[in-house]
Amino acid sequence: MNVGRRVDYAVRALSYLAGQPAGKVVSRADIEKSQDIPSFYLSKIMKDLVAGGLVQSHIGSKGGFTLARGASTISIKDVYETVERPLVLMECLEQGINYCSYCAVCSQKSVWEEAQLVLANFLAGVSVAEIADRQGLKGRLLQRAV
Amino acid sequence: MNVGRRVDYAVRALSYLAGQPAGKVVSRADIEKSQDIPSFYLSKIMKDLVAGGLVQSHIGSKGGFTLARGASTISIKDVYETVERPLVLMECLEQGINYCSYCAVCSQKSVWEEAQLVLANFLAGVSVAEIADRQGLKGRLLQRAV
DNA sequence: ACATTAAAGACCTAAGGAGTCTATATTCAA
DNA sequence: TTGAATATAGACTCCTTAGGTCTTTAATGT
Repeated sequence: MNVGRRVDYAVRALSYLAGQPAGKVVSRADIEKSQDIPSFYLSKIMKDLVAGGLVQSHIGSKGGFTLARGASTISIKDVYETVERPLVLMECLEQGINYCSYCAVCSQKSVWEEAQLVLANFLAGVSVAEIADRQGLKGRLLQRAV
Repeated sequence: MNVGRRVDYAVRALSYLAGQPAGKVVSRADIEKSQDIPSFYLSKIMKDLVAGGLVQSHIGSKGGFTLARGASTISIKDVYETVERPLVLMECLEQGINYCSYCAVCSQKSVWEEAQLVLANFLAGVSVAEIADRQGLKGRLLQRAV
């Protein structure tokens, strides 16, 4: 029942991109340094973000990444579902009878269904733009140290 | 980000107990059969529920379990936290700087904090009594088959 | 032509979920 | 008093996943 580092890293990366001047292409190495994300791991996450249509990639020298959509149109729910999987609180809600044969007569199923809805609605209402950040975590940390 | 079978089984067991006549002691074997829960696994879950003060155990012949509190005072959040662990959406919310050194300057932390609150509040508002069930899953399934 | 970049995917390790089994201690009831 | 029925406790296995690392390949700007 908890959100792992993949999502954390993805949000960091996206919010960093969102904080850049329009059209600025940012390399993976840049993101990785400013947000302190394990480099090869970030590489896999960016791949997912590209595949999910949240980020646009630019191969080759001077290549890197830009947001594929406006930061205010990318919700945290989008991010979660892009790098992880559909937001599902209990497997039976997704797999139905394949997960639990008592699905049809289960009296707690609706509870999780509603809880899931409540959570999903909340996360759908928060956008990357609201977390956007020009400096990155490391930058903020340095500035604070001054 | 999903709730596992431990919680499912615990809710089933508790709601079955809640559906019994007052004072009725129910054996593990009984719960296990009516709710179709792997027996040895249920044994571990009941231990947690007893340790957590949700259930009272009665050792010895004709022993078994009863609810330790009124079913309407046991929330799904209680159940979750009893058999699993504190309801925490992201580790940093619990472990702080031990989990992520950028905790102090993190711009997404508050998002997860609020999301967690929303979810916890919802689950705290649903009680076992509302799911209570005299027949158990298997019973309902049989009745439906008629 | 070359340095720089993303893309793709193999690989590893540790931890946790789910489930099973075997003691041991307690208690009712015949 | 004995024995069957019960919970308690904890070891054990198996499998999946999270998190992280590395290597190779393909594309592209200078």
